[in-house]
Amino acid sequence: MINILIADDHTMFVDGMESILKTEADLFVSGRSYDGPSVLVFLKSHKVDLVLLDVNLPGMSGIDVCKEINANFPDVKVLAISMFNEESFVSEILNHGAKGYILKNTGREELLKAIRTVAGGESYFSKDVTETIMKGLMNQRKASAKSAAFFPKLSRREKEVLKLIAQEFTTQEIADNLYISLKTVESHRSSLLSKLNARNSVGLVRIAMENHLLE
Amino acid sequence: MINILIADDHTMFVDGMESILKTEADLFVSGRSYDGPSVLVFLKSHKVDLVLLDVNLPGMSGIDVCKEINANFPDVKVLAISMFNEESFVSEILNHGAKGYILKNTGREELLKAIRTVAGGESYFSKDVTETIMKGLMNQRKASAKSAAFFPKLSRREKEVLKLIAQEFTTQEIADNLYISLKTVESHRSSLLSKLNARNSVGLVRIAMENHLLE
DNA sequence: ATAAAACTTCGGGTTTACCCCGAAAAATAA
DNA sequence: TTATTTTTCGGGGTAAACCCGAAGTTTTAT
Repeated sequence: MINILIADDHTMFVDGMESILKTEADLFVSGRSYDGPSVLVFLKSHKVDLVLLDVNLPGMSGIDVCKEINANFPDVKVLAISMFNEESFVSEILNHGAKGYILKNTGREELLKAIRTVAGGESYFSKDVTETIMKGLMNQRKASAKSAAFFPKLSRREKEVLKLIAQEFTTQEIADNLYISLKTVESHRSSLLSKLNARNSVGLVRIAMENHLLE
Repeated sequence: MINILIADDHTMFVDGMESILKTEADLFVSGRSYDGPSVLVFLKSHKVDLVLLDVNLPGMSGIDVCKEINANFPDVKVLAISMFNEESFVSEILNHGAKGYILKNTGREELLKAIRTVAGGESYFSKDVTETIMKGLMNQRKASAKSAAFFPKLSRREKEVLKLIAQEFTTQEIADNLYISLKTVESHRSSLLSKLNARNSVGLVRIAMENHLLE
């Protein structure tokens, strides 16, 4: 018997999925959650084998929920479900402990197969998702072979200044924020322009975003 | 007996909805479509009272499908279903003949009520949707500023200028490239700053990248 | 058809970013 | 310890970005 918690804010969707699972003898829907925090609350007091987790939950993102589940309930498997076959979504939630990822346009049979596979300890990805991951890996290698080797390392201060530039602060505002002189900030920006081979702040931010240097 | 056609590309969702409707004696699911054109094909050869139409269909948008249904099969009622409570979606599809609009986070009972109401010739909107419409009607002016803050539509010239800004070109270089005055480019940038609610070009590029507005 | 809104096009004037120069104390690496 | 990088700051200047306003055109709505 596999105890399942469905975490999705779309009631109609949850209703439908539950009526699919109800016909299976080895599957039992032990609860439903409509937001992130209540998932964690539910897990504290119920025995759950697998969480069907919507990636796009209100209040708390599915990624954060997944992270929390893995930290506090390592035995609970997570099967991520999403509307979107987005590379960023897929790779991010997989890096936070999800064992499978399927799309909402997945058919009944594949859904059941995915649930049983993940509950059994293995991973499951639908065909489309696999393709997306492959593309992501290819691009990653291409990007790392291309830029990571040539990417200069930035000092602590430079990173601080860069982040503030990306947040649209003026030089004076950055100076005030870091308690340093306007001229010092300009010096850091100048170093950044040189290191990142950019012509202006726009280039700095573009390069920073392309290399996930912010956040 | 109400004959229903479900038009949604999310198989799992359709499966679920069908199993909900199957339990009702007066409702009969006479078909399912996974894209816009097949809806129209199906209607030619089957008697359908109501179409449960996903607004976001692949290939042909739900709005266009709705328009075609009303033109060719005026007796067929349309109940629009969507993930998003977006004012633009709601008002647009209602202006093209849909008799009701509900969200995918609607519960089982409300779904059944909506189907029977629309099939009976009346209109039905879920509570959230009604609020959205009211807000839209109340602030007709602020509606543009509101949706503009979320996802503003940029003019052809503005997009051109934005792309060149993101490529680190100076205003003069952009002017030369587009064969317009430096002052005109600055005017476009100013419009962009206002529309995207940014303080400077760095913000423009950050927002553009976050929304995949470039390339 | 006519009014309203948006788009494209500019100019004048102010603020900010960027550049080149130089330099010294502090932290880090060799 | 010595050498290198980092962090700090200034003076002075140019080019670019940004703000305020405005007119003609096009598009949209009534």
